[in-house]
Amino acid sequence: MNAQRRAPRAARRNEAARRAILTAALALTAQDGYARLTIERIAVKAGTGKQTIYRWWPSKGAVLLDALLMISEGDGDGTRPAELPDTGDLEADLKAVLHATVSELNTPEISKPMRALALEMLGDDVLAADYRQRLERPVKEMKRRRLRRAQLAGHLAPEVDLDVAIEMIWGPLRNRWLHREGPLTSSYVDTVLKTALDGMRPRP
Amino acid sequence: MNAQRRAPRAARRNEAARRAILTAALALTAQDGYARLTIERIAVKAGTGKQTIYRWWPSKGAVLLDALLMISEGDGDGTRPAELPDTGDLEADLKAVLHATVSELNTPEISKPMRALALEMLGDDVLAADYRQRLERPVKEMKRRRLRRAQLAGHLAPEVDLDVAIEMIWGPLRNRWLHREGPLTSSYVDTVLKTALDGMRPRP
Amino acid sequence: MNAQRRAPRAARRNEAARRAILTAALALTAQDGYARLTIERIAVKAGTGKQTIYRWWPSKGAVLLDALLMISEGDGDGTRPAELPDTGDLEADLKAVLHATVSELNTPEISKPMRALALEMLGDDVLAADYRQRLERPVKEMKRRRLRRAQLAGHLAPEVDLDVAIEMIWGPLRNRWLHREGPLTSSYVDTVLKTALDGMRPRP
Amino acid sequence: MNAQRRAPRAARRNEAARRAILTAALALTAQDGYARLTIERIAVKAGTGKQTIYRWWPSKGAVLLDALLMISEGDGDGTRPAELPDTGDLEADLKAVLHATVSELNTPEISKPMRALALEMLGDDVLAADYRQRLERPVKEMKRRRLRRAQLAGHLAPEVDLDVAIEMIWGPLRNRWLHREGPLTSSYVDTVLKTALDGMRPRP
DNA sequence: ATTTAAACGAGACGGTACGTCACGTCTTCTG
DNA sequence: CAGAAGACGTGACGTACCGTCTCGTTTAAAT
Repeated sequence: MNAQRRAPRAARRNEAARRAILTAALALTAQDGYARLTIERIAVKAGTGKQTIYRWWPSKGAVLLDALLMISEGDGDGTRPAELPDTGDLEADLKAVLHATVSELNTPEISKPMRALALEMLGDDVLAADYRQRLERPVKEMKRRRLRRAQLAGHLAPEVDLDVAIEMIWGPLRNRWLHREGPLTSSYVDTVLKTALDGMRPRP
Repeated sequence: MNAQRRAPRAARRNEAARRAILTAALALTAQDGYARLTIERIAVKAGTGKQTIYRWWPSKGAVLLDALLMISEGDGDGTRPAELPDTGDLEADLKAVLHATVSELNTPEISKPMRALALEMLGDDVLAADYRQRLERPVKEMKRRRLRRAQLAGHLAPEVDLDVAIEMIWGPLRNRWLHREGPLTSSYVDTVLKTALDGMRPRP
Repeated sequence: MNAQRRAPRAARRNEAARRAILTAALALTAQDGYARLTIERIAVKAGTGKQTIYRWWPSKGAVLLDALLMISEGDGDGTRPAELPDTGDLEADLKAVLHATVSELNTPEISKPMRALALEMLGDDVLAADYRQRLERPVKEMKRRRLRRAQLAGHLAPEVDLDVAIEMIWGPLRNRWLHREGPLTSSYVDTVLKTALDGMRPRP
Repeated sequence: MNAQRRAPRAARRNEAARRAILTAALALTAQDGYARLTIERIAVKAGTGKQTIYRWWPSKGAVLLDALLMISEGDGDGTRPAELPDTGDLEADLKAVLHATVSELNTPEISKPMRALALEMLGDDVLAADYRQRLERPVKEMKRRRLRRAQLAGHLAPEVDLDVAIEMIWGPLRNRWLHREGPLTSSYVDTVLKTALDGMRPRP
């Protein structure tokens, strides 16, 4: 199948070196900040040659993307959660999800490389597309499915555009985090969530 | 203010060199992209020495910030518009403002250096603070004043947090632009605006 | 001799690969010059793995040495001529030999790899010793035998040091060639030969 | 004058850095051998940036050439000896000169970088031409003048080609040194000199 | 109307990192 | 099981810019 077609080159890949590189990239970003992250430093820290990095990744940003994927796949049992919670109470469910995200974004080991990746994507369309494909899209579809169910259950007005709804609910949090426009607190996301949902409830 | 602190030294400052540098920075960013913008290239293009740039600006980003200020001050008669339109129809007024912004963000000569500046600010807090002080704050207060008037006129629910409202109305546009998540169209901002305002109208 | 030392391993040696490597080395040296000759390019051109080269030769220079031996053994019937001509006329005989050498040195396919080998030997004593053993020594002894016979026949003064004589006759040609100090012509070697022999004839 | 026309660029040159680079190149060549001489090592040892070397020299070989010129100009009072000795006894004079050269070539600090330069010249025609212009030519003309005077004084046959004579006298020494074909001793050059001169004396 | 001190253009300098090349070794798969 | 294929750690390459530092040379102020 198609995995086999790709195999000839990737088969030879040294998995230990791959993990060492991703781990080193995360550690250096967390330690010294992204500005001081260098291919050479990653290589030294990982105990590999620079060429091994250039062979498999087109840029620092691509390394970070893989590193973050490694983290998220390492969570739990190796599979990604497939659905947002659905207890029937939309606001409570989203609150729980948002609080978890707030907590994650307040964790420097995750937040720092994520911001670095976001920064890099702003200037690298290929990387951004890759990110959307591999990390953002599945998450977004999960969100869309949850909102669709709410819509069918009559908790959201039928005319609401779900993509806009997602932007309204999650966008402010991302902005605050990315642009450091204020502290990331549970009460902030609660306010945003309430305001957003209020605008999308079915009209009587 | 900033200008006053360094006024004694600035007395000798060569205004022609200053403009040449800002113009060169904009031109190079528009031409080759921000990634290829360097102090040396700005200096060569502007026909100045590197030291003249280092003397007056702490970083590339600061040059861009001044360059964008130069553009925005060059508009009209040299003074910034102090207020958003207020015809009494909030949605119509905001629609007009948002359409103007969409048009501006679809102009590469403005959009490219602006995105570059946004990128630079993500990694440079001093620059970000300076930006907020000099460009963002006055604009945000303008928005806040307009929404406050709408609230007093009973077009917005009194309990709405105006900062959250601003985020709801302008945030999605900024996100779409900054992260290139989709085309910037009038209809998109119209949809966002309608959804946002629906959630903030006074309850009967 | 050398072959006997490594015979045990050589039993398995792939002769086709050996010839492909030597031929590739010569071709690449003639084409692109010695400076651009690398083990990797030889391997690619020869269609072998790099390891096959490293297994059998200690250096690029050693490959070239074998390649030149392959050429010289390929001449005629596979055996090397054992003696310089001896018609009784020393000057005429040497002239013939020197003219043949001049012609060979004006042939780029031979001259370029030979110069490369000479260059490599300057910085590699082991290679130089190997070269002297396998290529230079037999040739030099041939020359010495011819001059010895001339001495016995009374065409050279008995007190002449034959090694010095060889240096006087063949040295200038080698220098001119190796250091590109001038064109390699028959008349040049004729002049050198005449001057040298004049100094070595028996005194009356 | 013309020195001033060239001056604009060279005037700014940092003489201390130049000397540090040449000294470092000599020291490293003497210590570790030419094979381990690297632009990066020269820069580190000299305490300069690599670019300072690349700015002023096109290659390692060119650095060595300047380094050797620095040595030879450093001898005595800063001027190069203009003539070989001429006591009227050609053989004695040349013997003295050759013995001095033998002594020099047995000094590793001089001999090692000189051999390295010779090696480099074999593969770099521009460098070789520069070498001939700046080091070899003046020396060769000195030799030619001495032999010419000997010819006029009747110590050399009038029909002798002086360039060939130079090659006969000095060539064997250079060869032995360059190709390490034997020990460099006074008696060797004496033998060569005697043989060569014997062939060039006026015929009765 | 001179002086004089700064800002200026030019660009050399010590550095850091880049992305590439080739080295010589090691590993995997294939004929 | 030798050999092709090529990944790997290593180290040097030559280049691009960094930010600092002289150099003369304007140039505008305070004499």
